[in-house]
Amino acid sequence: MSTSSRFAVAVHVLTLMAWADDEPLKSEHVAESVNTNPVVIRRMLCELAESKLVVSQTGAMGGSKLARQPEQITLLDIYQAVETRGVFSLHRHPPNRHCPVGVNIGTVLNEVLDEVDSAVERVLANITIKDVVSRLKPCVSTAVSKRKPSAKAQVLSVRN
Amino acid sequence: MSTSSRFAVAVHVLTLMAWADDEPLKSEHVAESVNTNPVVIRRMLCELAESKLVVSQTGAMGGSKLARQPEQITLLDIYQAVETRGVFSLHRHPPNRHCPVGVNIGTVLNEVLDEVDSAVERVLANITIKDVVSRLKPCVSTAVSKRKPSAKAQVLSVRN
DNA sequence: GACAACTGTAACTATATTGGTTACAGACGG
DNA sequence: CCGTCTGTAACCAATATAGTTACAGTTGTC
Repeated sequence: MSTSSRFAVAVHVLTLMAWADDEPLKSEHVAESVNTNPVVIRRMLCELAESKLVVSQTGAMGGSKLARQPEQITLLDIYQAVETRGVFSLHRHPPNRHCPVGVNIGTVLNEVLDEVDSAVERVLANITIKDVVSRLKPCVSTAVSKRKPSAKAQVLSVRN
Repeated sequence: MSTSSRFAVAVHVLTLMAWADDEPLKSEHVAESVNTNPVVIRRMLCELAESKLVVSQTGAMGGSKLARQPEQITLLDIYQAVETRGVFSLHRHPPNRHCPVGVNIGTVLNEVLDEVDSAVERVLANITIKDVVSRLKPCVSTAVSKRKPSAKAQVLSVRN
């Protein structure tokens, strides 16, 4: 298949922003959490901004934050923002039009692939960023329960 | 995402064999219908043979045919035979373990991706190669209704 | 047994997509 | 104005799939 990590990274990024609770995050800090280059993050933030999922501020003290409340952003929104193609692709080159199977297999396959895509979308539409944060917290609360710094301070003090 | 066409090609190949009705097909003829190189087909046939979906015969008058009846081969069987990874991947490099989000996002994402994979598999498990052939026939019957050569003859006389 | 027709498979190249990096123009706050 | 950010172009690296050539081995047929 050769899937990309774009969806996983995008969910990670938006989860960080939900965690930071309206405080704009710098691409450099996000990149440290994701463990990649700030430009990779900024590229993705541009796509997410085009889909109206985040808003960014240039200049000093700038950064990016969620454009809506975490409960109003579904994983389907994110999926559609960063993944261009469906789950599967058809043939690289069109099949032989002179073969009774080749000439029509594309039509049947497209129907099947649409069913698959719909199933994926139904799952993703039912999970919000708020849900992801909720499912994250049980793990985190035990991990950081000794001292109790604010969530925001945790995110902003990330270091490798 | 960067999906591959492996699944589409594999379905095409097995559909050809169901269409040919137990007559062994040569990789060269299959390649003509799929519009690719015979070696690409033979590579895929090896994978399908390992998964016990086809059987091949070397030597003169050899070829490949289905190992089971078309109604006993689901698209899930094919998917699992040719697609190694799931629909999505996690981060290329593991996230920052010192970030409260980074350290646990993988766990949550894996749960989500498992849900997605399950949904895909449920769809594919309910479609057989026989179903694909059935959905193909209405299109074909109109396309070749002038003369009525046998289905087998059609497949075996494919030319570009 | 010789031969022609096949598959199986190695080795290589081509192509495409994603991810990583450097560099820099432009926006913005103080 | 100056330091701190984003936006973006341009390039390279890494990976996966597809395509190609070549050839060893198997099998039916004469």
